[in-house]
Amino acid sequence: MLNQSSPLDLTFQALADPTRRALVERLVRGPASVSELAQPLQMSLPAVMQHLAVLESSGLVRSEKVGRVRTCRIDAAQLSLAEQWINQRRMEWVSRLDRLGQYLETLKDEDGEES
Amino acid sequence: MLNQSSPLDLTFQALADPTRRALVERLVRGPASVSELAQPLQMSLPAVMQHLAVLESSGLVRSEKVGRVRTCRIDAAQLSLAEQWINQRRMEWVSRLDRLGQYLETLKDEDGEES
DNA sequence: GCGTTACTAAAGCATATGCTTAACCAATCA
DNA sequence: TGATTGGTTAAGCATATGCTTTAGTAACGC
Repeated sequence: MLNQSSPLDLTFQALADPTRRALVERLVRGPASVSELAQPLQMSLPAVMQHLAVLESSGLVRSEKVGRVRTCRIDAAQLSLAEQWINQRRMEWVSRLDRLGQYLETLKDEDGEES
Repeated sequence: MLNQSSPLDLTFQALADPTRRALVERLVRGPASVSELAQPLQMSLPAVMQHLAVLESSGLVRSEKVGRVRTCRIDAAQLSLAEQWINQRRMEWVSRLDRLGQYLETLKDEDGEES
């Protein structure tokens, strides 16, 4: 719990909250200001800002302020990072099942030869 | 924070911890007992069990006890669920960029006609 | 300038999380 | 049967998280 979190920690943590996923779902359809993002959500503006801070520190969202409005947009590269980690695990799992299946086939063949 | 978390909440939350991702990385290579899983980790057995409980409540891991040994294995379907959520968002983002690109093309064409 | 808009900063609070240690139980094994 | 192995339960503790309210500040719009 010593705050030395990896990018992957921060990204999955960011995605673990429904409000933050809703923010991401909104932002993939295009950039938006803080108050635009807050408008459909049932919570105070500071709460939304704190969620945005989490998203930003994970790298999923970037933002810049022009005048008094801060415009937020997603960074798809970070989304891919999380997706890739999961995909690689699933691939390993599938390839293990394949090897297991092949092994079982050889057992069956040997069995056939024996009978 | 009222504990009414969706499967997606629980899955991303489970993946947000490096110890739990290490457990998943181990389990995609095949089933293992609790103490096998704990052995390479630098923490007490109860701590590992608590991580396994989080993984299990998210659906990423299932386990069954035979005699006195509990065998854990991953459930790849739950991995896919998380992957799909991210993938869908990335797809939306890409398709928006495509539409934006096409729009900019039409602007360029109109500009060409005007000159 | 003066009010409004858009955001920010700070504090406080309830609950959640990630560990620990100590004690315990139930299946093996000698 | 008595010791060991493999796992479990419970309690306690420090820190993190997800809000809130209150009180700002800075940029418009008139």
